[in-house]
Amino acid sequence: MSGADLWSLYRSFLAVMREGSLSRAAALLDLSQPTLGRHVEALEQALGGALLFTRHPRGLMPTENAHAILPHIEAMDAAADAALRAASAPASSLSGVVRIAASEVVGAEVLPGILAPLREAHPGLVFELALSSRAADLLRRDCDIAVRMVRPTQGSLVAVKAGTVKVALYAHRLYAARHGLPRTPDDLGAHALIGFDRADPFLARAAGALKLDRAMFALRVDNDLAALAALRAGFGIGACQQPIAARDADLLPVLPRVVAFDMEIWIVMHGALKRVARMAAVFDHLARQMRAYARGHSPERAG
Amino acid sequence: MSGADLWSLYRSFLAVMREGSLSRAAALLDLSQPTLGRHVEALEQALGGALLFTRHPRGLMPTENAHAILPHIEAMDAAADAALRAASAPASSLSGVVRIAASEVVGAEVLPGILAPLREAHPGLVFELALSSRAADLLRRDCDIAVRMVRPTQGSLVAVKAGTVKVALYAHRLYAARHGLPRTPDDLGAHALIGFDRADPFLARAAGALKLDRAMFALRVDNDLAALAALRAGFGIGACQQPIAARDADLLPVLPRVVAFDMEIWIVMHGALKRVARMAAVFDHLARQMRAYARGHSPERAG
DNA sequence: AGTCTGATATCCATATATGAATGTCAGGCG
DNA sequence: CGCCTGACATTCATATATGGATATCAGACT
Repeated sequence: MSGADLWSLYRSFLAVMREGSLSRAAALLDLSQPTLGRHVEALEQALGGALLFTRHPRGLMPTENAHAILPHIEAMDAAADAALRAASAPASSLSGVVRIAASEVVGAEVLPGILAPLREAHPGLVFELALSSRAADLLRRDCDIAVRMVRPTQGSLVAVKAGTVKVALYAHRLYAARHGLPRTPDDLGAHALIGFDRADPFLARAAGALKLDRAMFALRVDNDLAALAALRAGFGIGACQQPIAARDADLLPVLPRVVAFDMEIWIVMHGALKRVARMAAVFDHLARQMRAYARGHSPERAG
Repeated sequence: MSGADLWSLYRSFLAVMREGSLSRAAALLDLSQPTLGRHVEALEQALGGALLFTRHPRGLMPTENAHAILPHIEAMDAAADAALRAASAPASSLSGVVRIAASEVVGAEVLPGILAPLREAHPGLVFELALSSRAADLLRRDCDIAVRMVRPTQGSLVAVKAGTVKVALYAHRLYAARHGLPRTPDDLGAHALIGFDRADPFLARAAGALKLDRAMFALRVDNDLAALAALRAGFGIGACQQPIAARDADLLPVLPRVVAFDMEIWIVMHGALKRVARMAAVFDHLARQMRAYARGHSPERAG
C-alpha cells in the first residue's frame, strides 16, 4: 500500500466507524472485506503506527485515537457531499440540488409554500430539507442554506435578516369553549399547557418569564410539530409563531401582549456559494419570501 | 478508472486548482502527470460529465463548475489536516500538535509568554500559530483552538469567556515630550494618529465615536503589529490593548476614560476535541492564562 | 459438548492504476 | 522564420491494489 492516498483511506475508515465491521463497511462502499482490512491497516501505519481499532470477534472496536480523528473525517464527508450537490448541475444553471436546513416547524409549515412556486418556475431544482430541532451544522457544510433564529457571527457566512416573528400563546376555539381562557398569567397554572421536553432557547425564556416549570405542562413533547398538532387538536394552550396561528381562524390568542416574544429570522449560507447561480437564487428567494412571511403574508399566497 | 474513489480524485483536483497545471500538481502530490490527467478526467466523468477545466497550452483553466466545488474541497483539505494533527500523537497523551488561531497582536505579544511554560511542562507539545488579522476559520477546521474577540454562536463550539480587555489610546513618552498630549477628543485632530487601513470592528467603532475619518490618520497600516511598533517608536498616538501597554512604562495613556473600549476575549474550540487530552489541556490553560492576562497580569509572570 | 453464526486474517490469480518515454501542440523569442 | 519551452495526450510494460475462496477464531445457542 506504501504511501497510498490518505483521503481514500479516510473514507474507508469512516465506513468502518459507521458500520462497526469490515464486512459491512465493505458492503457499504462496494468493496471487499480484505480491501477494507488493508485500508485500515495502511491508515494505522500512515498515522505513525497509531492503533485505530482493537480487533474483536464481533467486529472492530474503535480506540480513543479513532474517536479523536472521527469528527474531522465526518467533516470531510459532509464537505464531500456538499461538493456533490454543487456539482449536481452546471454552476450557471438554475437547476440541481439545494440543501436547506431549518427548524421542523418552518420546514413543515412555511417552506413548502415558499419553495413550490420557485420549483414551478425552475423545474430542474431539487430541494433537500434538513429539518432539525437543534441548529443544523452549516459550519460542517451539512447544508447549503440555513434558516436560523440567531444572527451568525462567523465571518465567512453571508446572512440576511428576514425580519422578526412573534411567538405567542394560543388555544383552539374548542378548548376555549370548554375551559375558558386565562385572563392573567397566573391563571395559566389551571390550564392544560403544551410544553417542550427539551431545552428550547425561546421557550426557556418564556417559561422563565412566566414562572412556569416543567411540572406544570400537561403535555411535554420533544417535537415542535407534534406540539403544534396538539394545539390544533384542542389539547390545550401552547406557543406558536404568530403568522402560522393567524392562518387558522380557530386558534385564539391567549394573553396577547402579555406573553409574546420576538424571534429573529436569518437566512444564512457560505459566502462562496454565491458563485453558484441556483444557490444565490434560492437564497434571495428565501430572504424575500421569509420577509413576507414575517410580515404576516401567508406563503401560499406569496410568490 | 470506473467508479474509483472520489475522495482521492478530489485531492488531485485540489492540487491542480492550486498549481494550475497537471505537471506541477503531479510534482506536488508525488505522482505523475499522466496520472493527474486521468484523475481529472475521471472526476469530470464521475460528476456527470461536467467540464472542470478548459485545456490550455499554458495549463488548465478552471471552469465555473470547478470554482463551484472548490470551497468544499478546500474544506475537506482543512479537515484532513485537522485529522492529521489529531493523529499526531496518542489522544490520551499530552503531546502532539495543537494549532491555535489568534490575532497578530495576541499571537505575538501574549501567547508566547502563555505557551512557553506549558511547553516546558510537556515537551512533547507542538504549537502551530495561525495569526491573521481577520477571524481565522474555526468552522473550516483551519485550527483547533481559537482566541476570539466575539462570542461564537455556533452550537457545536465550546467557548469560554476569558474576560474583557480595555483598548485605549496611548503615546510614547518621547512623542508626548515633543508634542504634548491632547486634553479633549477634539485635540486629536492636531496629532499624529496611527490608524488602520482595513476595517477593524473595534477601530471602526472608535473612529465613529470620535468622529475620526481615514484622512486624519498620519499613518495607516494594514498590520496591527506594525502599528504597535510605530506606537512604541514614538510615531504618534494609537490604540493598544491596556495590558500590553501597561508593560511599557514609556507608553502613556491618552485621554483615558474618555476613549476606551471593552473587548471580550473568548477561547473557542470544537466540542468534539475535548476528547483529545492535549486539546483540552491547551484549551484550559489558554482560558486560565488569558483570564490572568485580561486582569492585567503579565503572561511572563504567569504559569 | 457440539454446532452455528458472523466476524477477521491469509493466499493467489487477476484487474487496474501507475509511470517513463514519447508524441503533440501552441506560444515566446531571437 | 524556426527553435525552444512548457504544457497536455498517448502508449505500453510494470507495479499494485483488488476480490474470491479459504482458513481461523470467539461467542451464542441448543
